[in-house]
Amino acid sequence: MKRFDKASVTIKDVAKRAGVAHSTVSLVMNDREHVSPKLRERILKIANEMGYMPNIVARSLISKKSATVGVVFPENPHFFTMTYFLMVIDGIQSACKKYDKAMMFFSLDQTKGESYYQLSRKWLIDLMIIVNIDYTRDLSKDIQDLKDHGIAFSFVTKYIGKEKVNSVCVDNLEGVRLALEHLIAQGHRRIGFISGNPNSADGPERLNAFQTLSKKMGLDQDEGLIVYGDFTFESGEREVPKLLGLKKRPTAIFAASDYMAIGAMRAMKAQGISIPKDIALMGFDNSLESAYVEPALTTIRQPLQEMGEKAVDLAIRSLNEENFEPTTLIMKPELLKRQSC
Amino acid sequence: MKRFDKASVTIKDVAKRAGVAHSTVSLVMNDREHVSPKLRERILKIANEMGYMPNIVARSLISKKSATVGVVFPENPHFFTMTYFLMVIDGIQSACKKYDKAMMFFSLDQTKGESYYQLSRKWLIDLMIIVNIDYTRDLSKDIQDLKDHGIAFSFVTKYIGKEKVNSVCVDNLEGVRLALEHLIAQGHRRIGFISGNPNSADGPERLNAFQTLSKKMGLDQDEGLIVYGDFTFESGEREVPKLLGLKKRPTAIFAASDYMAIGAMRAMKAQGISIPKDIALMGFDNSLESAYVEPALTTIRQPLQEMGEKAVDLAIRSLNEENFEPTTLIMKPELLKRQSC
DNA sequence: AGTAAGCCATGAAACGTTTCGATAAAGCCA
DNA sequence: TGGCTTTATCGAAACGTTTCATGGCTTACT
Repeated sequence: MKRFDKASVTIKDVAKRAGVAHSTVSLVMNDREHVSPKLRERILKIANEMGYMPNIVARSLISKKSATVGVVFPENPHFFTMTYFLMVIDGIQSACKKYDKAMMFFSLDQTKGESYYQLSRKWLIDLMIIVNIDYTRDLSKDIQDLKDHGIAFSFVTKYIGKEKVNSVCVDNLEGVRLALEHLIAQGHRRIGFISGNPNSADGPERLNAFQTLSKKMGLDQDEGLIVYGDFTFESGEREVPKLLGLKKRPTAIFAASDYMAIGAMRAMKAQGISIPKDIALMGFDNSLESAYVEPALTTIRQPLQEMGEKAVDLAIRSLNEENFEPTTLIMKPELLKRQSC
Repeated sequence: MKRFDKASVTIKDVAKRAGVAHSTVSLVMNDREHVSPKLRERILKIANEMGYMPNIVARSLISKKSATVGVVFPENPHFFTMTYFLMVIDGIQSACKKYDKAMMFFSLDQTKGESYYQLSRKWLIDLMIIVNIDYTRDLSKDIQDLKDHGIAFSFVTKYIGKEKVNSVCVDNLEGVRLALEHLIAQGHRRIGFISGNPNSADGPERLNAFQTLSKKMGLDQDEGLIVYGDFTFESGEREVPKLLGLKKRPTAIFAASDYMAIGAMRAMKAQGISIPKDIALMGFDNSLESAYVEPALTTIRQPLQEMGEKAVDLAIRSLNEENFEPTTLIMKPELLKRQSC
């Protein structure tokens, strides 16, 4: 097996060439005081000439601090093709750039018994963003471990356990309100709802919001108006026929995710139903695809990129500020009026 | 600034508890020979009890080999929302999992004068996947550096310099052929072409293929039938009016990327042109969005996920096999018939 | 001129591993 | 049983950094 062969230039090489101790070079490279300006200048010049680059791995070994943000995502073979996550990651990526950190991706293989903390230790990561949508597994122990060892972390999408942790989520009640108000303004009183993954944080919250608000706003109350999906395209396609088959059909359908809405759209088109003429359709998320479907999907925008960014911000703050209290950031959603309503 | 506070268990802790030298524990953890079965067993048990996890950073410091695949992508603020790249990354991710490597993302800030090699050194990365679509900058020096230092790397999307390097690309000539044959079979003889980014590898290659084949296949030859975009949505939207404004309009339009095709689609719809009735439209790539637009876009599929995977495979092989010759893999594209033709 | 106070620069120790030469123990053969 | 080989374990050195206590040299003040 090959190795790096041409020796690479280290701090010692620079020191030797400059005729100083390597610790001095270190001080210079880290912009610390107690080095005379002229010497600093000279060392900088030499380092530059020799193409010196600090070895971040060695650095983090000793400082026990990495320059890496670990992004842990659910174990989904095609995670990267789900644009919902992508937009979050896009935000994380911007933040990493801002803080001059590198980004490392992990899908936790829990079958191997790896815990979040072990992961952080293995890679000397002191900053973790946990992108989670499934709380089937209890994370209390993981969270305790992370806290005990001073690893900073934030959840993207609300953490639903009772511990106080950093998390960034969207105001689902407000989102559902925006959606329903829009539909009501267009005269709809009978609205079907396709609910999301019951093991997620957002799924039950949106369902709950729908139930509460639809009562409060005087919409038709009817068990059959709620069907249960899991946020995926397929579940939307699968569940919408139940709504269409009701004796009294809803005049509008609100899906708790864009993917489900798009799935529903396909199923409805297949039945020759015209959107929005026959039935209005509304999504939630503003996934990339929602703008491209026909008719373009009216939806509730979550500021996903911003959420990713803020998650990093929170984690950084809890690492740097001595008494930072774990914070939950609830972002405001926004109604995107397009053609499907 | 906080640090990891609860001491984490190291190889030495395990050694002490087991009453052996830490080097022995190291042998056990790495499954090396020369340790008696019973001792090995005992150490393994203790390590497990104590929750020992190797510190990969320390490991790579000494072995000078990282367990990380560095993915370098173009400096694009919203890289992660471009599904084209995403699918490639999805493939890389699968491969990483296969080889038990972590994935690290970089967008090279060349303004800071960072070179690919320096990047690899900084992070002790010995495996790099370069996802590149813009050869405005000459990469010869970078490549030489990487080679000199024994860093393995592959390009995704052809490398257009003269050095022999690992690269994975698609057979553009074949892709264009498939597209044109399909259009011709439907009776089209006057086909407009929206070309892609001239600084990429694929852009000129597809243009060239179009020019050659359209002549060979007896299509209308007319300067005005070719317009020049840069692969983006906006450029498609911007350029297609030039085709529509020709005295003799094309009956079909072939865009060198799906994004451009979708942009063109929007512009055409705005003019009340019906697709495919008035004009047929064809894309290239099979981006995620192409299946969702209306009408769904007929396109040439590049096996992007597979390409990402193969890129990692190649890099791994050139790291492990003593005399591995840099290889270019040319993947077969595929015609996806949908509704736009 | 003598001394206290800064400032610069240094060398050694440490971080958690792997590697390698040395040593001790065990096994083998005659 | 003596000598030789093999195997099991150990200890020290190394990887490229940062950190920190130490001390020499200036400078400034009395």
